[in-house]
Amino acid sequence: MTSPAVRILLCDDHAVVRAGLLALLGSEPDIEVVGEAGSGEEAVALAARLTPDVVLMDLQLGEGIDGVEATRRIAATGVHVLVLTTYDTDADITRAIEAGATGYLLKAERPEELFAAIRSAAQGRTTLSPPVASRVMARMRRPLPTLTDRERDILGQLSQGLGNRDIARALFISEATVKTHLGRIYDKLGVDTRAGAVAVAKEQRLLP
Amino acid sequence: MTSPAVRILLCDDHAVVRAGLLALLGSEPDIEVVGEAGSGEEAVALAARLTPDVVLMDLQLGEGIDGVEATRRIAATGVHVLVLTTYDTDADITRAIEAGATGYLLKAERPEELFAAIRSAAQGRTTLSPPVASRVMARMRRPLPTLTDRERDILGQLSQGLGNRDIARALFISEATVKTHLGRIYDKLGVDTRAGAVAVAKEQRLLP
DNA sequence: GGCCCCATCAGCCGATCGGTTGATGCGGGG
DNA sequence: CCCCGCATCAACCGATCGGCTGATGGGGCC
Repeated sequence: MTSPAVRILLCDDHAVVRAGLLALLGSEPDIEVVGEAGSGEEAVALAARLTPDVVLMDLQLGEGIDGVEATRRIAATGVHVLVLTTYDTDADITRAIEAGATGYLLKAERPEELFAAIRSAAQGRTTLSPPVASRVMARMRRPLPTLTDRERDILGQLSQGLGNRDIARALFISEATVKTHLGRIYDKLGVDTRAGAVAVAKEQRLLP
Repeated sequence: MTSPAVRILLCDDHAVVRAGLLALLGSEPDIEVVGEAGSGEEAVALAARLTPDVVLMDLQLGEGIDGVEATRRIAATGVHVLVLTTYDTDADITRAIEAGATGYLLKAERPEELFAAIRSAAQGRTTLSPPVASRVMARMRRPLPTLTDRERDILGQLSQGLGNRDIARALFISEATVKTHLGRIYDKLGVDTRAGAVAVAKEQRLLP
């Protein structure tokens, strides 16, 4: 006997991308798209109602909750979420994985890889795009500095262009504390100026 | 008699997006996709060979020349280029228009808008997505500060986290000159610190 | 209870930055 | 030819930053 088709729910805010996935997946007999969502909220609701085998989730969703939050909620219900997104920064990958994603694919991936990843995800097996896998391995080998929550707060204020005094006031701490945090942030990001820190923060998408 | 179908060339580095456009445009009898390109170089070559009525061009193309450069080369041959991209920052819009784009659409746009824009572009008429049109109008009303080439150089170095002395050395000018440029950059970007300048630069995609 | 991470704060000092004023030279447009 | 935008440079000064050493206290974890 043949196993039933893998049931898929799409979530992407771009109609063009949804149409593309629909078209590509339509050519695969063992994959069936059972629903489409254009927002995170919609995806969470549809996932609960349709209980698909796999949700294909974009991380950037425009309005409303983002892909990470949607992934968290859907994964919590036991449904497999396969992230399909454009960026492969450490921060995005880390957030998606800790939110419970089953796999992480890049949109630049060849369609065949996508099909394979979907079949894997349906069985709970993990698939990572090669560049993503590389980053994960690198991270394991040399545990890249992870910013603490407080450090992210500081970095956020810094990215507004604020001086130490203003950051201190905004976060209700002393200037000395701000300087201490900044020093550690520089260390972790491998820079030695505030401008450099902001550059890395934006580049690596460390801030929302 | 009915006019012949509008002949389209797609250019996007993501197979998923190309498939999506192919699927969406396939439902329109008066629109025919005559070619697909996954890189800027490919698009330029195919445009020359196929002479389509409209090229649908993404601005972010990964490897090789970017969408702006591809647009410039294709538009120079008299072929209409309709930019279809994700971002609507002033810098991207400006660059695309000055490269000769006939229109500027966002991927988040509804498919019907896309069809209409393609038909317009085929006749050389301009179509802009509403958010894009708004920005263009706003820019006309209050001519947003445009950075000079040199100021962009300085900003680029600043975004590497360099100090004034290093910037001066890198660009073979004096520290005093760097400071002068920085002052003007702050004014134009509406900030008063280097960190703020870098933040705006990254946010607005002012740098490559 | 000890250990470690995190967050908090202090004081010091040299280096850097940001603002200001003013000046020169070059090129294009009217 | 004159004006203006652009790039270049100088000198000055107060404010800020970055690096340093060192200290305190709260939570987990074993």
